[in-house]
This record gives sequence, structure tokens and C-alpha cells, in this order.
Amino acid sequence: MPQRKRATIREVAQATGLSTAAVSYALRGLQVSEETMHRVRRAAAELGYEADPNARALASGRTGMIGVLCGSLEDLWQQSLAVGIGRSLREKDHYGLILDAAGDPDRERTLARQLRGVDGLIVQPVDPAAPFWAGIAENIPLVTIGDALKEARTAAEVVFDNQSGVTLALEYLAGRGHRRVAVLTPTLAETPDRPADRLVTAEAARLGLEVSVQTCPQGLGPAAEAARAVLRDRPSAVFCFSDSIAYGVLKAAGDLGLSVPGDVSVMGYDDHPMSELLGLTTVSWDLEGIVRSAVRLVLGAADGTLRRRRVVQKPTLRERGSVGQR
Amino acid sequence: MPQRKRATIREVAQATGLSTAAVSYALRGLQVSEETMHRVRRAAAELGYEADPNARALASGRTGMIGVLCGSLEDLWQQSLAVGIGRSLREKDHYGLILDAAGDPDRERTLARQLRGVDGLIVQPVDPAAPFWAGIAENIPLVTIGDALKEARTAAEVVFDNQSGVTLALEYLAGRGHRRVAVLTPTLAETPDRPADRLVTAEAARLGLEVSVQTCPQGLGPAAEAARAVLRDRPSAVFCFSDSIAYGVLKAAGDLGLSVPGDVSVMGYDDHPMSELLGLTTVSWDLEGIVRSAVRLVLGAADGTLRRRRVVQKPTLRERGSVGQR
DNA sequence: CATATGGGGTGAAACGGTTCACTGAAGCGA
DNA sequence: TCGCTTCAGTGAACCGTTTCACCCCATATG
Repeated sequence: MPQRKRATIREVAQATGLSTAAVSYALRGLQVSEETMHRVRRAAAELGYEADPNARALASGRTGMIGVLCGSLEDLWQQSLAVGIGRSLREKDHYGLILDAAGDPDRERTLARQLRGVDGLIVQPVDPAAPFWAGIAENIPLVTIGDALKEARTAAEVVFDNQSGVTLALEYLAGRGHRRVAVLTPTLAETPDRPADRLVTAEAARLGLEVSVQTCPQGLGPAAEAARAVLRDRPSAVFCFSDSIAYGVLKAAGDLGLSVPGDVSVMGYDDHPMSELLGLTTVSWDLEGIVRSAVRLVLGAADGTLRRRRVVQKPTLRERGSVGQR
Repeated sequence: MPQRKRATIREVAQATGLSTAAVSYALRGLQVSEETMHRVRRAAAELGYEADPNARALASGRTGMIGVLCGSLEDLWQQSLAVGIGRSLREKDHYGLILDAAGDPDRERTLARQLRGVDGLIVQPVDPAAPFWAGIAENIPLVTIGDALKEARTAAEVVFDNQSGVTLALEYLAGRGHRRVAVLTPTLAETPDRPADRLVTAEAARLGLEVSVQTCPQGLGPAAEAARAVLRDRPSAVFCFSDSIAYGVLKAAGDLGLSVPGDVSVMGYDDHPMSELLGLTTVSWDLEGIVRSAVRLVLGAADGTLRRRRVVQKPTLRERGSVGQR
């Protein structure tokens, strides 16, 4: 690797006969006269100069990098979310460093702890009650997506109104005559007391539904395998806590020769683009809005110009035909 | 934001009564005795010390960061690829910085140029013939995925044998009696002379197929819209140069009340997990293998221990039922 | 016993920017 | 003309690591 040396700011300074300070200012459009600014910029372009982000980060304390810690990128909807956030950050001259907790609180903790040198953090927490968050949130502007943290004061939060989401889904199922409903929630190894479980149980009790809650992986293959077992009990409907899981259920139903919604109804959660194609009835969130909010909040927190600190997202029910009348 | 100051290496040095050099070595398991190593590690843990990656990068010249420049993250398969690469890099103690050229050569150029402070680059080039690559590949260990670069000597390449892929697809279609085939390739604004086009045209001529090649966006909605127009001409089959496009075609077919494969056959390219669920017949690549190769190659190139420089990926045809006999 | 050997550790110079405190000159009102 | 402000630009400290060139001392070697 020859690794031809890149131009440094000193060389630009030399080429223009200015100090490095002047060059630094000029390139950022600060403090200097129009004329020198152009002179410097031209010289920089000629030399092919681009500032070393590491040196810049060390000196200025800001990296232009935002950590994006996802709950589980196995889930297609979260992939879309991460990609959306990355794109949106790029539009505001930042980079998104996408990280995957893979549904594992330990991994989440390790990643969050190790992460330094970012200006801010967008987290979709796997374990919102974990105590270690406090230490992180104190050091880095942190914005949550989904559940808010329990033990830490974060800079801001984009909260999903899961209560409404669950109510929407279960009321719809109940209204169409379903009584025995299987519920599949994402696998979160070792997270004691998943909040989703409680929501579902409470709501089901209210509606007189007989639910059985189980965890399920998010990959299509594994999810389908888990779903096959569930479908053998012949629930009248399956409520999946992510569209990715619902896709697994659809796969399993197909494999078992069950028709949807004839033999079994399937309700999703999230509304990934593919759900439209598959005709999956699902609880829908405004992905674009979530992305916009999260990015605005984290950048605001990073430079101290934060307005609102809490945005609540309301879900809607997208009726498509995977849930039948019973 | 109080931003409580994080511990520096100097504080750890003070706490242990050693020099910063000793601490630096100790934390990386170099040069020091077992005993001091433990002492330092304990002290570091107590102080909650984590090295500042920027300072480390500036001093050592390596960041532990690999740029992952994707052709278009609109495409679900490329999303999977990016996520896979990110995960694989993380397993080898590196971070993947995922960037999206969004199918636009200009964007690609800008991103590639601006990118500094990474130890290596994995690129799925939008415009492999662009001349600017030479300047980049000369400065950063660069590994391509898909098409190899034309005008630049890269560190290594993972090449897709698209010739075989196209042959596989078109021969299959021809063998099942299709003659009028519409071809949809991803939109690449302004890329003159897309290699895919030539492959298809040549192969179609050989097989006596009547093809019409058109570009198409990758998002489900836009792709479906583009597909509707194509389907009005009633080709007997549509060959899509990415599964995402195929999903759009399936959507359009559904909207128009056309059955697949009854009224129209659809052939995909890539083999995204969802294609199994949708029963899409497609040209399949070994995603895991691609990820492994790319990561191994780029890390090898970054630390100079590179063995093979070129890995060729062969496709297989995954027959699922979206292509009928004509 | 004098001399190589080498493990364990130190001090200080990088790395490539940003920013603070300051200066000289020009502009301006009184 | 004088003092005051503003503008454009400078020099050097600083950011937090890594790493190079040494040094010291204990042990093995001839």
C-alpha cells in the first residue's frame, strides 16, 4: 500500500502564505475576508485537501457522527428506520454510525459503553430499564425511539404510544369475533418484564380475549419455524409484535396449507413497505415522521438548541385483509 | 448538558503512578508485566476509562472504521448486505460506516471523496468506470462488491458473475417458452453504458428473445408505478434486475388483476429473504459468502496481510413458481 | 568479574486540526 | 487629531492518544 500522503492544512497555509489558523477559518467561512476565502478555497481544491475528521474531532470536540443503536436489525422495519435515519443525518451534514444490539441487552450495554467520539446517540432501547443508561445519557446527548428510558434523564424522546397500538390491534381482532389469539413478541433475551407483555395481557383481559404470549425470532426462517408450533394450536388469530414476525407466520401458514385469513388471521405491527404487497393488516407508524423527529431532536440536543423534548407517535390501523371475520 | 468530563489516560496514569505510555501499552496488552497490566486495567475500569477513538485515530493513523458505500439502500437486498457487513465488521472489532449513494454517481463521487479517516472502504460501485476512483483507491484500501472498477487498481474485489446470472435467468425464461420479455434494471441516473444492458441484449439475441430494457426505481411504490406501464404491453415475462423491482412488479400485477405466473411471469435477481415467502423465482447470490469475503478482504488489505485479491461469486437459480410455462 | 541481553518502564515528540488571546491597520465620530 | 471599535489575520496552546528512542536494572553468559 503506497498510501500517498494526503495534503495537510499546513501545506495549504504555505501555498497561500497564510497561517493555518486563517486557513482553518477560511475553509469554514469564518472571520476572513471574501477574497482570502476564495484564495484559500481554490488552493485547497487544487491540492485536493480535505480536513482529517479525526484531527478535527480531537481539536473541536465534535465529530459530526451520531450513533444509531438499533434494537434488532434482524427486523426489516428497523432496517428501514436505520437507513432512513442515516439518510436524514447525511442531509444535515452528519454521519450515522449504525449499530445493532441484536435484541440482546448485554450487547446493547457493551455497544453503548464503548461508544465514544459521537456527538449524539439515537437509541431504540432493548432494555429501557437498565441502570447503565444513566451514565451514558449524562455524557452524551441521547434521544430514544420507542420506549423511553426508566432510570435516566435523556435529552429527548420519541415515544411510541404502544398502548394505543395494542388497543387498536386487539379491539380490531375482538370486533371481528376472534377470541383465541396467539401473540408473538420479539425475542429479547433476559429482559425481565417486557412492557409489551403487560400491555397485551391487560388489554386482552379487558376485551375478554384468551391470549397466549410467546417470544419469536425476527428472521423469516426462524420466525416461521416458531410460528409452525404456534399454529398447530389453531388460534383463530395471531397478533405479531413486528411485521417481520408476521411474515414468518404467513410463511408457516403457507407451509402448513392454512389459508390467511380463511383458516387463521394475522395481524402485524410496524407497517413495513412489504406489508402492503402481502396484504398484511397491521398497526402502522409514521416512519418518515419518526426519522425526522429523532434526527431533529438529536442534532438539537447536540448543539444545545433543543425545543421540544418529547414527541409522541400515534399509530393507525392499516386494514388490508389478513384478518377475517370469525 | 453538563457533559461530565470523561476520564483521560493521564488520570489513569496518575492513579497508578505510571506514565501514560505504560498505561497505553498495558491496556493493549503490550510490553508490560502481567502485574502492572492488571493494576492498570483495574484502575481504568474503576475510573470508567474508555480511550477516545479520535485521539487514538489521530495518533495511530487507524480508526477501526470501514466505510461501506452502497449503491442504493432503497434496494432491500442491499440493505441486508449492508447490515450483514456491519455485523461482520463488528465481530472483528471494527465499525462499519454505512453510506448510501442512492443510485446516483454524483452522490457516490461526493461521498467517496469526502470520506477520510477510515481504514478501508467497501464499495458497491454505481459507476465502475468513473475516473475519480483511481485517486481514492490509491489512498485507501478499497474492495469492490459487484462490478470491479475499470480505471483503478483496487486492493481486492468480490466480483459477481453477472454474465452467468443473466444467462441463467434468460435461458430459464426461454426454456419455458417465453419470447417477449420486459427487462427492468435499477435507475442509475446518468450512468452511460450500463453494463447490465449489454449483457442482457447480447444474451437475449443469442436466445432469440425479444427484450425491451427499461430502468425502474427500487422503492415498492415507485417500482409498482413504473411496472404498471410495462405490464400494459403484456410481455409474457418480466425480468427484474433486483428483487425489490420484482416486488414492485408483483404489486402492479396484483393491482391490475393479473395473476402470476398465469398472466405474466416474473423473474427476480438477488434473492432477498422475502422472495421465499412471495414465491419469487430468482437468481440467487450467496449473501453470507459475499459479506465474509468482503470483510476478510478489506481487513486484510488494511493491515497488509492480503491473500487472495479476487473472489468470484457464482449465482444459482432459485426456482419458486413465479415463472410459468408459456 | 565484566559484559551482553532484554524485560519493564519513561519522557517527549508527533498526529492535524481548532480556538483563544492578541495585534496592526483601517474606519469613524466627535 | 484622538480614542474607540471593528476587521483580518497571527502565534501558540491544546485536544488525548500512540510510539520512538532511550534508560535502568536484574539476570544470564563467557
